[in-house]
Amino acid sequence: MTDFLPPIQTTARDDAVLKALAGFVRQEALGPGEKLPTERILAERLKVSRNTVREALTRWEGLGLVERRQGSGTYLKAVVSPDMLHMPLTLSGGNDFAGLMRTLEIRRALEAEAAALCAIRAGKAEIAEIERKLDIMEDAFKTRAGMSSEEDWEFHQAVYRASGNPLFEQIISAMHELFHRFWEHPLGVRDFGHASFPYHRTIFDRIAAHDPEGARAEALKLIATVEDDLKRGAANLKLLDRR
Amino acid sequence: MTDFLPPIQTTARDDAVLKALAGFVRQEALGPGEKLPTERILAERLKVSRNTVREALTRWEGLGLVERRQGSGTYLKAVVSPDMLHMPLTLSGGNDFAGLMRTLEIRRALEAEAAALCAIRAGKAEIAEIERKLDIMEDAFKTRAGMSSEEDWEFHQAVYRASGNPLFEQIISAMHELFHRFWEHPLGVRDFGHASFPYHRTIFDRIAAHDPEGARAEALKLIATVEDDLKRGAANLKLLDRR
DNA sequence: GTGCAGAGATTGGTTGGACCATTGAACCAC
DNA sequence: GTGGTTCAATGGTCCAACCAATCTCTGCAC
Repeated sequence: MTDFLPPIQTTARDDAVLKALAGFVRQEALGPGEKLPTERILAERLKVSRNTVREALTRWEGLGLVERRQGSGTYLKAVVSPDMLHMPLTLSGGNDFAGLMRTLEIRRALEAEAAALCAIRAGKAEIAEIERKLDIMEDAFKTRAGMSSEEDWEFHQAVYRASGNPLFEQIISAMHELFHRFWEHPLGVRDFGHASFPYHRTIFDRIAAHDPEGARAEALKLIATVEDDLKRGAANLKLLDRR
Repeated sequence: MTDFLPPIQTTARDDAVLKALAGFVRQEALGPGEKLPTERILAERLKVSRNTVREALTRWEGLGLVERRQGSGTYLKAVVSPDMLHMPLTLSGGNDFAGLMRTLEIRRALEAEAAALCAIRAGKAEIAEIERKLDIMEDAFKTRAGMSSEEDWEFHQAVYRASGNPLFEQIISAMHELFHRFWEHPLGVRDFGHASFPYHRTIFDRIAAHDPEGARAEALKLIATVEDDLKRGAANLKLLDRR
């Protein structure tokens, strides 16, 4: 019943182009930031129309693998390999308060798990790297009176990387991007993120001590402060709406 | 420093087309399975080239929002709204054992959180629906001697839906799809999933009792059995490789 | 009337060629 | 050096045509 024959693919020019391109990138060992051949050259080499090449590249662009700059060229944005799997997610209505809270629920689950895994798996090098980011962040926090969102984010990314599972970084990064696209200065809360500051070091301490459940608990506390900030911000907005 | 000027957007034909199309879908109240206007008609109405329309539709196709059938037409595959946000994830090398384990780590985090939230938020109607799916699954399990993966999945989906956060279903569904695309009969383990069977009811019991931490604990046990099956399957594969 | 084969229309897929808009580098005047 | 100019390269858009799969409708055989 379920073992139906997959439909034969009589035409799949786009996919063939992408497959060839992925192979090319692999062979040439191209990394992020490097330039791909021009559309015209690709079309000529692959013996397909430039239009077909463009549709294929449009797919990759939509997946965030590639960036096209008119007048300049097409550049890799991420590592690509022939055995990639794609998982496009679309969330409708994410740009309101409820949507933000929903992304935070996901982040809470993943952040806690990543911290726990990190405490289990991080080696000396990874722990040193995390501590470095933490120091930078704390410096920035003191110097710039609390404005350290960039350094804050780098700390978290270091944790995700040390979890040994790149999916954590990918998923949370995507949400982080959404978060910031619509809420540059989140909800008018000036000291947004202040409350979460101390938990960065407590998380690090638990990771360094290889204490997964401790790390998980501290991560949950951190997310709780962010949720709190968000709710306060939402309250602010409601006040503004009433004026 | 951080408040740099964002680059102005001088041209964005594709996006404009997609925006217009999203508006059209909304106005016409089109749902999944329904047919969109022809590419030629869209090109004419929007006063753009058919080529531009195609690039825009290629984007949507890559995002899984739309399906194009040659000779037939273009059909909606999911609900689209003008305020969608896209989050394409790409995992390289996901079709091996390590890749599967990585997706399971994500699923463990999300499954536990979803079960906990479900225990908090599920109303009577949601609980009844989950129990219905559970009964169906248990019936199928007994009748077909353990083959109940489809009904199993529906049970989990009901839990995700009752969590009040559609992101859980979206993310886990995407992973579930990857899981099954490459492992129709996972790793040759015949009774794959048998061990997880009893935990479905224990999860339901904790949800029905509005016991979030209990539900979380049972969900974790369930995922643990799946990981176990996977490891056993990997061991099988290694034996096969050695022959 | 029923059922089916086949012609024709419809629709997405592909091609080739043309032109526009932006970019970046080479060049030049000051 | 600085600042403009020119010019070739490159992605973005457009057009017109044809191919390939699909759908629809007609008309014939029964």
